Amino acid sequence: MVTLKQLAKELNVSISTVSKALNNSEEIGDETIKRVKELAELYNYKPNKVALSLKQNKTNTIGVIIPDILNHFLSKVLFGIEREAAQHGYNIITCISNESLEKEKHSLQLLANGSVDGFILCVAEETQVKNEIAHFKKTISQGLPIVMFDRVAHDVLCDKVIVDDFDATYRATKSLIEENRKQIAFITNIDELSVGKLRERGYNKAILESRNHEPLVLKMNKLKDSQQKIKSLFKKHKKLDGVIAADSSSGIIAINTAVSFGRKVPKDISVIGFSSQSVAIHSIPKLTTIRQHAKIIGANAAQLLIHRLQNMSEDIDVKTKIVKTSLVKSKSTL
Amino acid sequence: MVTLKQLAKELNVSISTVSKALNNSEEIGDETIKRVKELAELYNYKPNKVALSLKQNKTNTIGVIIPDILNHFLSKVLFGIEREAAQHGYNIITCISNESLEKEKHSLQLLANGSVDGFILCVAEETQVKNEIAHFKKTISQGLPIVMFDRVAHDVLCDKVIVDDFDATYRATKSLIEENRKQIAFITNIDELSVGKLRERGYNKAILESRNHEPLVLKMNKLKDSQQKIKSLFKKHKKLDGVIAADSSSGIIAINTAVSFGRKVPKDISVIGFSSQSVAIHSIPKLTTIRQHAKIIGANAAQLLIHRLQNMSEDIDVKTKIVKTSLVKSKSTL
DNA sequence: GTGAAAGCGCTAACAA
DNA sequence: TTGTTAGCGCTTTCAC
Repeated sequence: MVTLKQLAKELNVSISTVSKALNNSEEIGDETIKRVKELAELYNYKPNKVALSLKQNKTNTIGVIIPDILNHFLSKVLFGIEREAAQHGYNIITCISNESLEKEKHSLQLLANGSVDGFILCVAEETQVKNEIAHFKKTISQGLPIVMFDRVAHDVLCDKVIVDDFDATYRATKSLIEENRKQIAFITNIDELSVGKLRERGYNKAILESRNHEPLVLKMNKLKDSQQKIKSLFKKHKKLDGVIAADSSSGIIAINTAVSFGRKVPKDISVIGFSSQSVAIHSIPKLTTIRQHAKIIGANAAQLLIHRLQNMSEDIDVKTKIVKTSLVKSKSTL
Repeated sequence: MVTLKQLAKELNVSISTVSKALNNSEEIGDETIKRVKELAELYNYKPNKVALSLKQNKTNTIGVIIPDILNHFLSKVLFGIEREAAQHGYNIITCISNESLEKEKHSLQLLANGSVDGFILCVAEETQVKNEIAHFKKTISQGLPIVMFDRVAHDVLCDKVIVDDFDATYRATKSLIEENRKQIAFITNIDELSVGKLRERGYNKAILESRNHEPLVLKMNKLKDSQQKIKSLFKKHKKLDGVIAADSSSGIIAINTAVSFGRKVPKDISVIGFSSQSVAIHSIPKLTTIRQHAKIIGANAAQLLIHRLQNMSEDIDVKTKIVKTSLVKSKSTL
């Protein structure tokens, strides 16, 4: 890489002259500016990012820590973050916590050494279960702002972007009740997560209000045996005519299971799930979905963080932004 | 963040003494080392990464440029890269090219200013179509090594990690022929990509060798109307009894379509696709898949790059690593 | 055993 | 208009 030094030497001027010329300083003569810029162009000079970071004490880099990059929702949020960040001239360093508290702590520590200006993160499952928040507080007290999204630690004072999980399932369940469905199940493989719990409660509320039946909840442990568990559910509850799925796969599997049992969707049974379009087409008929607008969540998180970074002097109040879900009707509901 | 300077001041020693003490230099007395380390511990001192990078002229950071993070295969590779990199003390900066040549160039340029030590990337679709390689060569000539994976530019001299795409579909098609399937279609929504073409050729070869029928290829434009196109295919070719899918969604959709037409899978028709387990369960019966071992691809790419970075003085020959696919039989084939 | 000083690449206050 | 200098945080050579 070419440096100012080399340019200066070749042009027989001082380093600072070159620096100023490239930054269009008023101080430097037009002729000099021209000469400098031409040579810089020729050598494809780019200011060294590391030196700039050291000098200006900021990296224009955001640390992103997510629990699982294979989760479609999370990678979509990441997409939103990346795009928004890039538009503002920020890079993102990504770490994957693998739902582990240890890894989350470690990543946070590792990047809090000047590598990034702040963090955007989604709390790991283990962290939520153990309700650990010390590492977040420590990072913030070191002057590195954090923005949490989706799964958040409520007791940490920082910007947050969340989804209206409770309302989402409440409304979705209601809509099935209005379709005159009489036995609606809630199936989930994320019951350990804060958002999973919220979704379950929204469902519960709607069911209890309907007075049709007791809540019927199926909890599965991750993907492995979802197909089997869902099959059993259908066998056991022959009159099941509605399903609300809390995650992105279960709804698809529920439809396919129903179809394979010869039941008509949506004539005999309606299904609603939390998926995005690209997954929703994996069932026939296509799944009616609760869209979380993952990209928007990511973009919002990035905006919040960048805004805070660019106004570090002022003492801005922490904000919590709620990105509302929307129920996108497709062919798995009436 | 605490700096050496502050520690030095508090301890009434020089900066260099502190630095040496923390690095367990022989020069420094045991007593001093102890004092220094205790204070460093107390203040949670961490060497500033940016300053280190500037000094040592390396960042321990890898730039990763992928075309699409919502693609499950690519995000899985990213996962593999991240894990391997983290194990070797490297961070990754992720950029998403969105299949655009411009964005790819831009990201490459942007990070080639000292932000990263090298790149791991998967060539964008537009880049492949236009067959542009100048930006890759330029980057490499600037001293930043590149490792390409999956979709590679053959004319660029660099390390590569690829999949045995041709063989994979050749063998998969063969296996259907051995099941005595008489009319096997190839469906793809990635026919513009180098890997898509290779997969098609593998299928073609097997079909032509069988002398059963002419190759029957369905090309779709991305996800939007896959369901529709596949439906039409089934309607038009009533005797279709085998499907090879080149991407991760089409196989799932093919099964669901067949089932919805009342055809038995795998009794009447066999389907094989390029998916991973988490997607394969989206169909009933579960899809028989060609596994690409995405995580291993990522890990290999990271290894190749890190090895090169740590031996920059030596002139290592470029390597191309082939990660073999495996055919994982499930319930959609006999 | 400890410290002073140079230098990584850059910017900016100050001097000329 | 241009150059000198200091300094961002760190390591390391060379003096003491």
